Amino acid sequence: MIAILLVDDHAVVRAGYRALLAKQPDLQVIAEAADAAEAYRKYRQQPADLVITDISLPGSSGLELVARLRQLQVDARILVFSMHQNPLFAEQALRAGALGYVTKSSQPEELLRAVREVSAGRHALSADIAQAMALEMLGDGSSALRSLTVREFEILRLLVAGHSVEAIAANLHISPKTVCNCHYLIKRKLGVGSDIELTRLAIQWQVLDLLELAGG
Amino acid sequence: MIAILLVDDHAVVRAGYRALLAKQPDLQVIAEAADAAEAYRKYRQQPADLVITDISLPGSSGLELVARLRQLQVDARILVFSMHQNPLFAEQALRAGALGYVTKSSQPEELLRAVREVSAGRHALSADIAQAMALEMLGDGSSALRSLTVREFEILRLLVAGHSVEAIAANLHISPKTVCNCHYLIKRKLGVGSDIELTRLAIQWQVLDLLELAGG
DNA sequence: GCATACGCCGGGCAATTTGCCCGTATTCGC
DNA sequence: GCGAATACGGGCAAATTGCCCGGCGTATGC
Repeated sequence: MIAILLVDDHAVVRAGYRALLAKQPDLQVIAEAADAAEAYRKYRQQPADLVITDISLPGSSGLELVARLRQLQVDARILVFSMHQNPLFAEQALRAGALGYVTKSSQPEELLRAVREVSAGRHALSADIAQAMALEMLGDGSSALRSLTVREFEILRLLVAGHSVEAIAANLHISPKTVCNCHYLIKRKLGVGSDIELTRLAIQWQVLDLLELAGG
Repeated sequence: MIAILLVDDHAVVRAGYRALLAKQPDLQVIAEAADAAEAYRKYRQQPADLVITDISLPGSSGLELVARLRQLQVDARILVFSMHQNPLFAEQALRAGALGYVTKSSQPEELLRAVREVSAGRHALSADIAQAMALEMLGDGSSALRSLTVREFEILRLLVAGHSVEAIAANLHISPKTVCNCHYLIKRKLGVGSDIELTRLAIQWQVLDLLELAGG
């Protein structure tokens, strides 16, 4: 019998999990929480074998919850169940110590499979995420970013921050032409054809900054 | 007795609705659908009094579903139940003909209240969305975005999605020059000087999410 | 029914920017 | 000292942009 702690801020979604898991004889939802703090409390009251958590929670994120639980040397296996198909999220979750990552687009069977895999101590990724991560590994992805020199990275940052070529040149005390050339080299190294793609790539790679941007 | 058609692509979430709605004596879920096409079919088989739908569906979006149902002079009231707190989504949904918009962060009671309000033919917004829309009205926030015409918005979406001017022209069957002009007008209306700022603005306003759903 | 406005479409043209080449200067490891 | 890598920037043709224009079709208002 696998004891499960459910963490998700949407009550309706929790109801969905419960309805799904309740049908399985070997699974039992022993507690629920709507945020990370409540999750800690519930876990201390009654440790679970498996914690299923969303990433986006009010207050501190699900990733922090994962890291905290791991840090506390907790025995529970952790499965992240998120709506984000972005492989970077999955990577972050796994690095933080989760064993599995399943998107909400997955079929219920896929979730159940992941639940059992993870409680057995094995990794589990939903098919879409596994594929996305694999492709990311292939595509020169973040390695391309690493191919940028320090200067190029600096200029990329300033560009994406919205500064004009002239402003950057003035700021760095170099010729606008140099900035322009650098801009061109960056785009070539990263394999993008337009500033728009460049911006999206840069934002995507700096997930933290992305949240800052998106937040306000 | 209110007959309800549930539309959401996440089986687990549907299970949640069902569990919640089943407890109410005056509500009855008579059918479910995982995408817009299935929703049409189910509706034709058995018309419902109320359609509850998510916005992000595979294939054509929930917004299109709403618009289509309205266009068909269907009697059903429509309630959109989405995870997006972005007031622009709510605005689009209401413009498309939905009577209510409730976020998934809402308490179940709030959803139930909205269900009853909407089936009575009245509008219903969850508190967070109503507040967000009100604030948006005040701050000039995305009012600039609203000043874009439909065509401009479409082109903005395609641009930010990473398509080239030529590709967009081919896609829309118009001259590259028109796309270029439109691009220029968009930047002027939004008050940005570069594609980079444009992209960041669009991402911040979740333009992509907004119509990623709608189209492509 | 008419006038006005507005959105869509695209031509035109100058000015700017880009794409891509090149050479030089400086640093760093060996 | 030497090779390699990097920072810097000139040059030039080609492409793009910025900004104007007018022609249509269709709402909107009187």
